[in-house]
Amino acid sequence: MNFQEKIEFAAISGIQEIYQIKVDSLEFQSTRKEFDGDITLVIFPLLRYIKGNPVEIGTKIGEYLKINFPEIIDFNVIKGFLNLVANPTIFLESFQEIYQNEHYGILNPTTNSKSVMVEYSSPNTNKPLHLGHVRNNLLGYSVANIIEASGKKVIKTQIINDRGIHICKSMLAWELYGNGATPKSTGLKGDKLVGNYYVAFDKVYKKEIEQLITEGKSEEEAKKQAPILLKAQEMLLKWEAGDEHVVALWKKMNEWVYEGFNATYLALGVDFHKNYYESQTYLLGKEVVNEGMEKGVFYRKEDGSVWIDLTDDGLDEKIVLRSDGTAVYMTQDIGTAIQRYKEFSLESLIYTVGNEQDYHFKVLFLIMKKLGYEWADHLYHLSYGMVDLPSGKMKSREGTVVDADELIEEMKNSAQEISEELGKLESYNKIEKQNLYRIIGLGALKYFILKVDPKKRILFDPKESIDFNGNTGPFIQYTYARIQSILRKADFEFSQTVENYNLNDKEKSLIKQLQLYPEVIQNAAQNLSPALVANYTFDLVKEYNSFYQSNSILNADTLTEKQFRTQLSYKVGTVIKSAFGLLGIEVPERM
RNA sequence: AGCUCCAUAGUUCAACGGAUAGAAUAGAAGUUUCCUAAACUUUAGAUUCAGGUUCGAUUCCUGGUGGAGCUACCA
Repeated sequence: MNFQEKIEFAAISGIQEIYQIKVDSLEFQSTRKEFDGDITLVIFPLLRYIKGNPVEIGTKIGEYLKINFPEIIDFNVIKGFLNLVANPTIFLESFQEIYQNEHYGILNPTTNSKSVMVEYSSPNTNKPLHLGHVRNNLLGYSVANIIEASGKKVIKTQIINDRGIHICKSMLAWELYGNGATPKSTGLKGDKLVGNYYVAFDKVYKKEIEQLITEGKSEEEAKKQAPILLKAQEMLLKWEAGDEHVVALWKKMNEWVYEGFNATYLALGVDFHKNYYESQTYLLGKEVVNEGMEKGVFYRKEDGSVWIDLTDDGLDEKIVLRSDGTAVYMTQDIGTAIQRYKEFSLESLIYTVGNEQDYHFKVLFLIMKKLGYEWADHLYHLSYGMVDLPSGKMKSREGTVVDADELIEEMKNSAQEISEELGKLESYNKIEKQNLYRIIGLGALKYFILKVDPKKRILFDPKESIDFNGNTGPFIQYTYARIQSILRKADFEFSQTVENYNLNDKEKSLIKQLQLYPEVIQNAAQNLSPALVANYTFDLVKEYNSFYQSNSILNADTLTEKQFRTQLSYKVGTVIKSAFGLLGIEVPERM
């Protein structure tokens, strides 16, 4: 039991003894800094069980606890808030427990437990990854880490959208205008090369539309009749028919893209246990639709297309099979979900996909439920906000995107500039320096994105560079580096248990902050929110820096002080490292 | 048009229905013979509007305003 649980337990016992009532939940909060005390009991909710004046009740409880429970040495009541002052010894005990736990805050999965599958990234293979994908990847990867740390088995996966009209557009433009260009011949990253032809396609397409409009067609007609689009559609049909030439081209260009993606994933530090490919899953789900029709979940319209009517659930009608019998996005997602539950023993399945698809997933989950899959209740859409530019939405076709690779490079360069200006790295060789710039640059980028609640949209202004001071990744990394510096210099044994130590306020606050870590992880796992971990770490570091500023550690007066403060620093360091690990951010030994 | 989401200091972010709404940055003023000043300390500055529920509302409900997204036989 940590100190908080001890106090809460005492308070609950006390109230039951005084009033002879059973209270299952009380409202506690940590006492605000401006008041005396460690834990605060809010009296108001108790008024439901106990009639009377909140202040009188609070005082009565406080007096009883002070007399009967050694954990509580004092109290005060302000309005309806009972502030309890804890016995200092339980802080020290609490810290000893934390200090000795090597994997503090991290739980191991119970054997034979089911897995949580986290899907993220899931790119189209016709263009490079941009900042929006970066947010997706960082979120998915971090949420997977956090869920794992909360004591679950995790399977990371992505479904690669490797087929469809989009890739045909790139393929067609490459055939028409590529002159046989390859990543090797151009020196371009494969995904960049393929992306260029996607843009090239769009340029021609737009021109053709304009031309058709001047010839008197409506915009809608023009969009459907542009020759280059018709060719792309023809190519898709050939692909579906297994045309040798088209399939070979498709394979070749996809390979280029995969190489490019893998380089970006490596740079970002994300990975997957299993990849699914849409080309292998797009036919899934059709049989399920037929079964569903027998059950009366779906119905067929006159033209042969199959629909589900969700108007009773406040939604629309949704198509699940085209009139020509082919599958749509929804059909495929139905099939893939079933396949995943067949393949793995899953406790839940989390889709990391932008909030523009909120509706799609609402419908998907509802369909699964209507089809009678009992696991439909354990499907979650980790819906995150768009990353917008000041000019609006990022659009690959129009070139208004922040490219992932370029952004990562820029971040490293900024880190280098700042580091060189500060000039603290004489002892590092070139390779060590480059690695450090990478750690810091990526740390700044990842923290910038992950500290924001996933649900909220992020406004990214390319003209304003991402900060390295204040509430940032490098700020936290810097604190870690300072702690490591202290540990390197500590020339005494500090690992033995310190007893009879008189904690000062800063030390006490730090212990309180450390103590929160396990519940922060559980909370973040529950809410699928790395932001909670990021904000916690920032608070911890702020607390530590304040402590560091006003307390000598290695130059403290007594050996006991030195030992305790070094232990405290060490543990803060390990928690920083652990928490940042959950965010996928590395920490440097010096900076 | 309908549906969904969002609105907090100049800016970027916090706040299980709880105390005087916290940080960071930009602004003002300080701290380095002492463990790394990418740090610390002090200071000024905000809940879109109108109602309602509640002992108590940034948080829940209704309405208005402003912004984003979705409403494809695309994925």
